[in-house]
Amino acid sequence: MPARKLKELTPIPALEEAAECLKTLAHPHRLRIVQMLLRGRYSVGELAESCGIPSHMASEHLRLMQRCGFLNSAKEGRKAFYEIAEPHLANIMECVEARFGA
Amino acid sequence: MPARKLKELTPIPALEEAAECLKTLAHPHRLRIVQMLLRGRYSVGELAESCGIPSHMASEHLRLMQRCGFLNSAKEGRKAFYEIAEPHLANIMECVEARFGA
DNA sequence: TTGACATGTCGCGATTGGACGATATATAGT
DNA sequence: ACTATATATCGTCCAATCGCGACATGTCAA
Repeated sequence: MPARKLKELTPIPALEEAAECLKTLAHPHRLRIVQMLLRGRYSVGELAESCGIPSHMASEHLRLMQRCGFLNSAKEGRKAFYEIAEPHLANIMECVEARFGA
Repeated sequence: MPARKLKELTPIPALEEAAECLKTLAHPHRLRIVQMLLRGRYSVGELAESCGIPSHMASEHLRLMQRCGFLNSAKEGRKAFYEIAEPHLANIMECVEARFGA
């Protein structure tokens, strides 16, 4: 075994964090929500309707994505609007759209 | 409801496929394996050792990633080498490394 | 204040994924 | 042929997650 050069590898604990974030993203409705928020401004109800789910479930998805730093929220009256907080999401969604259609 | 323009949205069934692929990637050892294969050529045993897992588990991870088109395999003698088959993985790993360290 | 609406939170079954041991297959060395 | 090595597959157990109903919070309008 000739002592292969293995520098520049992300340590496993950091990859565990990364895996958690990716797992959060790895859900069809959450992908749809991210895709919409990359294009415009939408309320929880609008996002839910586009996914075909009750709005309280969209709220939960949004909460998960906010927890790992993907989204920010802003309340206006009795509505709540979310926006993209992690700029790399645009890059990742480009990959998804390139492979699975836009 | 002012009939918002919602074209160019990836349909949910395609996003389900995409979510499955992302879920396959969303595992610390699989991220490590992809990171290594983006940098060089490694056998199952080398990948397993770098992850700190028994090689039969690395084999399973590799099988999962091959199943969704991320990897190709090539046998040489009694060893097996895998290589990246999906070019977008480089882009996604760049995002991961940018956020979680390289 | 009362009621309707928008969002958020909690807890429960049902399903899924992960780790692991045991076993199987295949190849190289002697 | 026999043994050790490298990789792959199978079945089981445990933990995490999903979808969902029920309920709670907060806000506007009359």
